[in-house]
Amino acid sequence: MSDTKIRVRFAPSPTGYLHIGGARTALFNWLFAKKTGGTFILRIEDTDEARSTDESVNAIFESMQWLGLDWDEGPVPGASLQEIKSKGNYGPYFQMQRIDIYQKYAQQLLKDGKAYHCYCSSEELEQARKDQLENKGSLKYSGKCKKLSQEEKNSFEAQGKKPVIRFNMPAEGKTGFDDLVRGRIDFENAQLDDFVILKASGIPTYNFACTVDDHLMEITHILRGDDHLSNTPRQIQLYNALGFKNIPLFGHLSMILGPDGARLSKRHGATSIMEYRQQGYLPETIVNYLVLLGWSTVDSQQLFEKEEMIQKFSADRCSKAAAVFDPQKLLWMNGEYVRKTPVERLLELASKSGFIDISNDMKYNLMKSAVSLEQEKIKLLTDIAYKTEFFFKEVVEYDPKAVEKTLKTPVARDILTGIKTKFSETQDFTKENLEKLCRELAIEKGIKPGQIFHPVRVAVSGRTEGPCLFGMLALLAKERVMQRIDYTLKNLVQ
RNA sequence: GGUCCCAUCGACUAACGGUUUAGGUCGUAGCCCUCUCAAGGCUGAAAUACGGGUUCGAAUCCCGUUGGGACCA
Repeated sequence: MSDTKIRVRFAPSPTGYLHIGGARTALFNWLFAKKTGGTFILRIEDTDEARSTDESVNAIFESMQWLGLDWDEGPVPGASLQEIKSKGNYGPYFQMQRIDIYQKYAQQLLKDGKAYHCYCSSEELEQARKDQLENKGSLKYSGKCKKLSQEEKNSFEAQGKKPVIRFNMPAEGKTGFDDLVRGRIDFENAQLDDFVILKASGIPTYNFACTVDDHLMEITHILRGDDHLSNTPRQIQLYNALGFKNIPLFGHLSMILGPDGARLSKRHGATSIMEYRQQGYLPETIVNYLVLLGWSTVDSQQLFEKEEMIQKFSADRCSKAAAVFDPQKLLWMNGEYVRKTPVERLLELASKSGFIDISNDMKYNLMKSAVSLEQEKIKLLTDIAYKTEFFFKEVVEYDPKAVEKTLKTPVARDILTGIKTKFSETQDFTKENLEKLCRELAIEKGIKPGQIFHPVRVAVSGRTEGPCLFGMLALLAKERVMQRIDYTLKNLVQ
């Protein structure tokens, strides 16, 4: 294997947004490619005509780009989808652009006696399934149409029936493979039925299109969710029947579940990647959290730089058990990333998502300073607007509870008057000097510094919680601070 | 119903037969730091699903049971 270049793919169906599970699969493939110097391919499996939408294709592009999961081969977004699909070199990555290829291979199987036409109606199949259920058998196709004579076929055709093409599964023996994460897995061929490879419409089914494409795209490793585990022997059988050599190595990743142990779904809250962006998560957080869902290092390292993640990743350290998605840990991790991300980038991301307005230099500079003061308290980018609001507003909104607690006291007037005097007498509005002045006043009044700090904080910000008081005063600057203290003395204290 | 997969604190996981009084992280409880809120530091509670084997020794290997999941749909 070492002399062959590694090629992996992520092959989503565009039947909805890119969700947590899909993103995790994409990430693991991406990591595997990066780590091995291989190629990461994006392929759009849009053969479910009824449910596939262009909107979903765009959502997949957008989500993967946001996460930084760049692909080496595949459709190139940017142009309109129409354009992407019609271009010869990009079209190959949409399965609906490749229908003739699948049909050709289906014909080959037909010719080799490895597939056959089936004229059974869905009603007949439904009935057969019911009977099997009653007889406690497995639900598999009877193989009835395998033995159809040419006259019978002609008669069906004469009735206007369109056949599907079924794969002729060997009845004997086993199909097995060495799973990259689970080890040896074997299936009895007798348990695998003659599944449909080409629908009456001429459109291939998932297993068939996937197998043909993986072969033609020279995929070497397939990392996918373990919901595909039972598809794998079918695909291996197809490889053999089609005469495809170099069957890829398969690795089946465990599922991601919601807190109640059921497969992660809409009712557990946000499942789409873009929702997390809207909620104010950083892409680095999502990537880091996702890699921990089903993979770990020997020392259970939690936080990874991207390069480090690539370097340490390995498929054989993927876990076999399903993982429950934990929003609390995700939130914690976002706080970690917010704290270590440069403020400039925080502002850029928040602004792009429309969480903040930094449309001119003045706003930008003030926001930058404000976010620096608040950075360690920010968990989500969506927190920024509220946390920095009072720096921007002309008129402060005073929290009634805060006013009640710290301003409606017998001493508040005296303290704020004292502070007003001290502040008005100085031109040195640095945080060091401001702190010195506050502490001086405390000594003069014979009270604890905290008794000064709290009313001043509420007077200038309207809140009891917030950043370091002196950094806040310095940033607000003398004029605003004096203004707000005046307002407070006039309207809020006893 | 059949087949396949899985099973360590509430959650993510480590320990790939002996270094284990089962480690780390989130969450949670308490304490410390502190102008508030955070952040940080320290300490605690908290798990090998169950039953049989194999072995001097089992979370780890085997079998069964139970439970969960996936696929057939």
